[in-house]
Amino acid sequence: MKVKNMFKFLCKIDESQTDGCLFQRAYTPKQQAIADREHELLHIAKSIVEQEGFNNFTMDKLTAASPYSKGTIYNHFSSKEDVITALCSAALRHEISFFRRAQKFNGTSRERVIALHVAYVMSAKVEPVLFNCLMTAKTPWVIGKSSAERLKLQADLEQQCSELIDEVLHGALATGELKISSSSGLDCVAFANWAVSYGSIALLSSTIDCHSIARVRDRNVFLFGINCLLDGLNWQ
Amino acid sequence: MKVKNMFKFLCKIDESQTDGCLFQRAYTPKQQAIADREHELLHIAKSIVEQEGFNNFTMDKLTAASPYSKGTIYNHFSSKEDVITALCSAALRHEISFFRRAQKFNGTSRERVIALHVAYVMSAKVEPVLFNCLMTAKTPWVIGKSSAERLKLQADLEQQCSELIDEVLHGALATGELKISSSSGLDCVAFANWAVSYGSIALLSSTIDCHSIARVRDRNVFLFGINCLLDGLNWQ
DNA sequence: AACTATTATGACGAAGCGTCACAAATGACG
DNA sequence: CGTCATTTGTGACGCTTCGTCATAATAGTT
Repeated sequence: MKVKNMFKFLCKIDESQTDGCLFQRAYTPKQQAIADREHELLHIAKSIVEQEGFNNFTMDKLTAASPYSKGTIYNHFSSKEDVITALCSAALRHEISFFRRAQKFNGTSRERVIALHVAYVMSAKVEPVLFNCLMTAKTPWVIGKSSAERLKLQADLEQQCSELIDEVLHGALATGELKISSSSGLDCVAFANWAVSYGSIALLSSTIDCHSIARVRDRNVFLFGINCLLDGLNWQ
Repeated sequence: MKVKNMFKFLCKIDESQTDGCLFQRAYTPKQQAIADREHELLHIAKSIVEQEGFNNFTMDKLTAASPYSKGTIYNHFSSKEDVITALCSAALRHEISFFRRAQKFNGTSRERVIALHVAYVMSAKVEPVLFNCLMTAKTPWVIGKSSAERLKLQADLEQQCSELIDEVLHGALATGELKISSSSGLDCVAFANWAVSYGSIALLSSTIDCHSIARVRDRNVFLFGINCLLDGLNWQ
């Protein structure tokens, strides 16, 4: 099955790219130390969230778990929410690295777009906490308390992401494997694809055990939805 | 256009059913007063969240805005999160009342399922705060701190919801307007539909202005995704 | 009226966020 | 080296919020 191939294909990323570079941002000569510390702090923050959940992440715990003091930490992050946004950027970098791989998948354009979806769901499975960050970081509350520069960075990463996806769609249009009615543009197609994947991941990863979700767990419901959508788009 | 009809059709609910009954739960003879007070408190809670955002909702503010004291409020809700879960139940009731209407829409089964989707997005638009509740209340943090009985109620409401949707799907199967391949059951179809709607609403209502979302705002991208999915399912 | 059972109150302890006056380190320069 | 200036680190502190509990008020019963 082709999905298995995609899986293997996408998994290589974990070998070639270490977790460490997820947080890096700048390479200033002597202030590299600052970037390193930020990286270190985010690593600790991530592990606290992993172990104790999002609610139980506190700046005091981050302080206690790190060799630095509160003031130093607040030199890096303007607030607790700013840490979340920083983790969010890490999540996006993680996601993008998967997307880059998927984009290079050999096969039809339809296979490539499915690879993108698989990459999306995989990045969410590999780093569930980071994906959760991406979901919660879009609330006005987190955005309002995050520093402007970090939000800018976040927007840039999101831009990269959507350009990456648009490229694949444009490729499909070029080869004629996908045809788009004039009324709904390529952006609608992109959005619909995003929505179905995002919705599936969000619903499946929700902790509540409502009947309609529980009954499709452990089934390949994710790919089913994608394929229906692509069929509906007449994607060859 | 048929969607306009659906809109009108679903809107009638706002006249026949007041906001007031959203929170009601029990009708014990003399302790009706308690139910009334809970209703009153939830109303205040909702308006605080509406005005000041989710982050700024505090029990102290709820106390100050209500004629009761902290202890009394904590007799109703085990924690701040329990209030959120209670709002969540109200949101589900709201949603269900829309679904009930949609289910009765006269037309083909495909129109009826689209009416369900429209009902979903409408309930989210009419009560954005309540819908937001539904999204945030599924985090382990909220669930962990909510009272068991309220979680039970929530599960019951979710059950109602999914039964309602299953009914429409069964109807479509009965008339032959929808055919389902044996491998993927009705539950997968239900989930895929849910995912695309949920994903669309969640992404569109996110406050961040990333490019790929901003470019489809004010367009009917919502129905586009639904229709693609239904086409892919070969729904007549 | 007297007594009990239920319900309401708000002061309080614990814990978290973010700040700021001060301490330490770094580095520039004689 | 020693001295001064600038940058960086520290953690105690003030403020807010959560949730509790001893006490006060109320309702109900005899």
